[in-house]
Amino acid sequence: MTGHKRLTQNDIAKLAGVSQATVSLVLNGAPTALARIPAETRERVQGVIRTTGYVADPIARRMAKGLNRILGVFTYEPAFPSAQADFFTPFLLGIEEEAQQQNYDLLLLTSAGVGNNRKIFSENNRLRIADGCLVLGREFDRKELARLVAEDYPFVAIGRRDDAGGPVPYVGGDYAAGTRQLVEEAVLLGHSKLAYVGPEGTAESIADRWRGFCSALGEGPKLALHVDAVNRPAGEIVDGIVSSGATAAFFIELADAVRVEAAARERGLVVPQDFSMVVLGSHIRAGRSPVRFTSYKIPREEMGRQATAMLVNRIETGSVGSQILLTCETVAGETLGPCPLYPAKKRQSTKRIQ
Amino acid sequence: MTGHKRLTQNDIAKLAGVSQATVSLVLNGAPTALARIPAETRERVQGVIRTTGYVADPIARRMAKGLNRILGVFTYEPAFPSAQADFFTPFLLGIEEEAQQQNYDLLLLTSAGVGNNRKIFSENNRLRIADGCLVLGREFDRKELARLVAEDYPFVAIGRRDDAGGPVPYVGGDYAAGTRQLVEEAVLLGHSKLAYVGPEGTAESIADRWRGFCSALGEGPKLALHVDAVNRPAGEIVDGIVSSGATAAFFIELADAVRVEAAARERGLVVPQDFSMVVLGSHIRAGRSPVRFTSYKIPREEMGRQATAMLVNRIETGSVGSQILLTCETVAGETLGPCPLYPAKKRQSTKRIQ
DNA sequence: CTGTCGTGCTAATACGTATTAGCGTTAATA
DNA sequence: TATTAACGCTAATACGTATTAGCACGACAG
Repeated sequence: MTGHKRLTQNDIAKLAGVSQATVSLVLNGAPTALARIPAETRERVQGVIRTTGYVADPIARRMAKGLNRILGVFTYEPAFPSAQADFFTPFLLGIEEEAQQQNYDLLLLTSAGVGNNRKIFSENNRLRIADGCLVLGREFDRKELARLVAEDYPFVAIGRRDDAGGPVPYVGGDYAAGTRQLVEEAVLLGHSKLAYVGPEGTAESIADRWRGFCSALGEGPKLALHVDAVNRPAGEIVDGIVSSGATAAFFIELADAVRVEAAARERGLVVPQDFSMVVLGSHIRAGRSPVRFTSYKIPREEMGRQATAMLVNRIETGSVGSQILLTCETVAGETLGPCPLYPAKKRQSTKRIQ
Repeated sequence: MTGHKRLTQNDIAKLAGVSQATVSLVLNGAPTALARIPAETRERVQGVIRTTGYVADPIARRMAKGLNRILGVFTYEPAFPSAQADFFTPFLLGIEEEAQQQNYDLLLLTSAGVGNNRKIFSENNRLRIADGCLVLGREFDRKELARLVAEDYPFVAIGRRDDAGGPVPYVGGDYAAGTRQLVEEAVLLGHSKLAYVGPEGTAESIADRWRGFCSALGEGPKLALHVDAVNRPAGEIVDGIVSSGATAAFFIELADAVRVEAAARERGLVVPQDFSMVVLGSHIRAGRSPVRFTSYKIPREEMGRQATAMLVNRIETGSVGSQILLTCETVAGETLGPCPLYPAKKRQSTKRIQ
């Protein structure tokens, strides 16, 4: 019982001495229809609207038109808790920017689900309140995705997604190419025995990095070590790298890289003089670590912007959406250096001098 | 032309061999009404619902019921651009958390306005799509606020607000008390000549700090210097503090404090040995500065949470809302020390030794 | 004078759900 | 057997807007 009585077109109509239909036409009639309403009447109606401050109820509007200029944003994890915030915020920045430009509002689908177990298709599916939906999160529920595809619901995923009973429209980062690029740079610097530190996850983002890594391996360099850093003490990983003979280590998680670098330093090892480190992706919190890791930049804002644009396009033109991968540019950093064994002599001497 | 044909209660009804009304009743009929539908029928209907995956259209629902479990979030500035992100994110975290708990979704009103000139009451006022609205931003449009109050629209402001043709429901931080507390601590440490560095703005948040500052002045300590730091070179401010004889400077903006501290160090001055510095409020980016300033903590998340709870309460019970100020606890920091003149001798010697 | 066309508007309906009043049938009661 | 009560459901309507079809009226042509 909110108590505030809404003004309706009927009220306006009575005040202006016309019918509800006329009010509606004055507000958003097609030019052809508007032409049939004389300026005098139009002005009278608009005068009443102005003085009363009437605005159409978007809900009723949506009922009638089917669209309401609202974009849903579904995240599989809460968007703002600080742990996630740094992950989601850049996306949201891009999304908000583009949405504002296109004059859409954003509906954050937060209540859909219980605790960590969020569902798009929950009991009270609010998805339909929006004209379409952006879906983001590290890992998607394949079934839900498949259902969205099957229903032909207008949505766009942020981040590459495998087909789910049909192609999934997305805007993602080209992690495979980014990763490959970094591996190639390492190879150019003489590295031939590499380490890969990261989980085996089924998520596309993880798989893409691994794929990019492998594709760069080709005939030349070899994978000397492959560890899943989860629950592995950093020291152990350092030992693994050293004993495997790997001279460059690639990390999925910045956090692991930070731990490993610290452990290496504790053992008197210097990066990149003793071995190189590369982080596969940009991480906001990077600023917190004193070390500027070599990595690539994930264009999160741009992903948000383009995904939003694609979604709006889907909604307004009925297009089916497409698959877009944005390139992730290399961030030089200071943890990727020449292979300490290959053109080694000079290096080692300078190292001693320093 | 999105093309995907929605399932409606009518479809379900036909499939289950009942009427649309029955479907609706099965879904959300009052217990008394439900009692009149035999279990067999109910199960048949729910079976169809399950196999088809039908979910009610929230828009139509809202049409019929008047409420849609959506909370609007209106920000006077875009919420995510990095400059603002650190300001808004904590609020949004609290809001999202509470909204999720109460099973409401959030509608970010981003499109309401052009560029920086956002308006709640724009041409296509989307506000009404939500059951109620949270309003946040550093500075509010008084007229719009007054209109919200006058219309009895269910909203809650985040941050204290002056009356606007009636009391404004809000959850704010008690900046006045927080500021007063810090001034008193400074006085206990012997400071008697204070500097106040910050704008004179009309915004409540600014005014409250100034009020708290003044209230602590009372008979004892005196305001030796009052500068608006905007467009003032930091060095000039340092000079002002020194020449005014002030021994403790209070800053509205962290950014100013950072600049001033740097300028002071350049001149060979040490904080807090030579003069103390206090920042009136917590600032996320504080982590970026190497100096841990003495200040107080603004409980932004809690403000978001409580404001959301109050709003939900307003919506669901029709209550009128209230005014809540949350205490801002002091953050010790390392920039507030004893007055260098009062118990001075010892201090100065230690300073020379270092 | 009849027919056609243009003008200025309105009636009617659709959108999908919630909800109330009430209908037809059967079972229980007097 | 007649009356009532309970049961199991449905018809009808409201919500506020957009939109189409078309009415009534006057002007103008033939």
